Amino acid sequence: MAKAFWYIGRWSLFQRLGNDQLAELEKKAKQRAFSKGSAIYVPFDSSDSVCLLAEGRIRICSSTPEGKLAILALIEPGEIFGELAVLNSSDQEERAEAAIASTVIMIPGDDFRKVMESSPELAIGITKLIGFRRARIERRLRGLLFRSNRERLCQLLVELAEQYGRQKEGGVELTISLSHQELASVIGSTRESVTMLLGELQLEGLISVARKRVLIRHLKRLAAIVQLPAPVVTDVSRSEVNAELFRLATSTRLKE
Amino acid sequence: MAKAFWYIGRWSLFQRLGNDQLAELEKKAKQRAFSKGSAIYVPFDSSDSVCLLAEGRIRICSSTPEGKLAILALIEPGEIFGELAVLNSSDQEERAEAAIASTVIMIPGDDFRKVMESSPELAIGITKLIGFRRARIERRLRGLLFRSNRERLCQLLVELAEQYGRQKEGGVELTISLSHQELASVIGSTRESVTMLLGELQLEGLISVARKRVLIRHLKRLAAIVQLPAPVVTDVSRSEVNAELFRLATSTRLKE
DNA sequence: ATTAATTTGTATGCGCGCTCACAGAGATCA
DNA sequence: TGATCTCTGTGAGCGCGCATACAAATTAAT
Repeated sequence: MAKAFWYIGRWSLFQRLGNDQLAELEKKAKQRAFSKGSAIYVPFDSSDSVCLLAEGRIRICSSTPEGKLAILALIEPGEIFGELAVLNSSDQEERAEAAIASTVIMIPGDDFRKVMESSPELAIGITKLIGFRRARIERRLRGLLFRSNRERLCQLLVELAEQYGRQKEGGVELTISLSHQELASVIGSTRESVTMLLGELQLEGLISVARKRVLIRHLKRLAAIVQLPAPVVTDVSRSEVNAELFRLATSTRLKE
Repeated sequence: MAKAFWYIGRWSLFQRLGNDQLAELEKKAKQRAFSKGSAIYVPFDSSDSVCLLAEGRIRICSSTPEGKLAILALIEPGEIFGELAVLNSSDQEERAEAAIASTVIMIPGDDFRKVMESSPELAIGITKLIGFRRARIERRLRGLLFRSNRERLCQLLVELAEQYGRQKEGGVELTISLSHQELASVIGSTRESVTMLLGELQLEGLISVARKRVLIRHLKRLAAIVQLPAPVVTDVSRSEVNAELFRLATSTRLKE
């Protein structure tokens, strides 16, 4: 209930704005295309723009000096990212890169702040967005502190199910395809360990794995391993709903 | 520069309010005393109050089913905590407990939100606070993902120096006393490992340890280990400044 | 269709860090 | 001052997960 509101609220932030304010934002906003692997922003970047993903997929990550990649978040179409830029406190410490070819709408921080000041709804919306993501990060932090690789992987699968899960006959299908390497980068493990663990979980009948595809057969049992409530999953994933709503909203607007 | 602003901003949030609004808040606020070890709030708690620590020390933590304690943050006098309560989205997932005997000023979320609506400064301040803490948590998450126990401990010491460090002749003294067990709970390790690592760091001349006391002899070298800039430390710690300013502010107000 | 690049599977050794167990040292309170 | 409790130091054993190495299976590119 409260959760669902959040997911929609993310992009509908902009919908609640008046037409004049929207026009103001759109005038300032710049749409840019990024090819696979290219960076949207990097650490110690002074370009303080709030970003909205129109198409593609973005990875928020930071790489260790030894060359390991830590994925902090994945952004799907219709989602906002780089929102900490509105607090001009930022040296952005992280890096955003296009996981696949993507187009991004970028709004300079100054302009965004200006509109925010005249629109309490937007201000509150941003606050909630930041707070929501903070709660999510805290959950991940807790999950990392004292958990084994296996538990971390289970927790990740449950979280992915919540966001990308689609109910099918055989179980919950993840509408996102991630390589073992990417999974490892999210939970701070290695590719080989993930391969092994996925194999084990499959043997135990908890999941089925195909190439870059995961089908969760017993979401409840998986969630129980990490003492989490099993998320509610419908026959269409949150991520898909969000993206579709976003496309509808923007296409009608762009026609005008 | 931007950092310093943040630290003050935390408590001075309330100072920027008009007298009538402050009076409104104070009428609704309730001051409560907590004995050592008692809980201010617990997971799945519906008591959505924003809390301000007047005296003592609070631990934000969550305990694993195996009984291990994970410390997510430490709160000092003059600091706000439980601020996610203002986004009534919350099931609070964490637990706040008094590390020592403490007194807390609690403001019901509804009242807080009401004042926030009529005070953009407060709203912006809270947003920045939440954002600032989110940035801090993200840094910790990065630090946990691919780092050894030793590196995690070094990172923690650097962070503690930033907040609790006081410049002395021999080095930077931490104005907070934490047991090895507590340090371990922050970095997700064990008491024994921390004991060993502190001993090693001492042998290497990086720090000096006494009972519950740490003196950092070479902050820059310590920071270099975890590729962090060495924080600026004066002869009085941020935490002390904050607490003192807070006491001044409240004492004058309470006299009226 | 062939080549190149990416993804996945598997096995071996080894080291970090956890568990368990115990002892001394320092606090705290009667 | 003695008793109890908390904090710190140290060692032995061991298992998880990493590093490394190699090969097969898919996909992408030309």
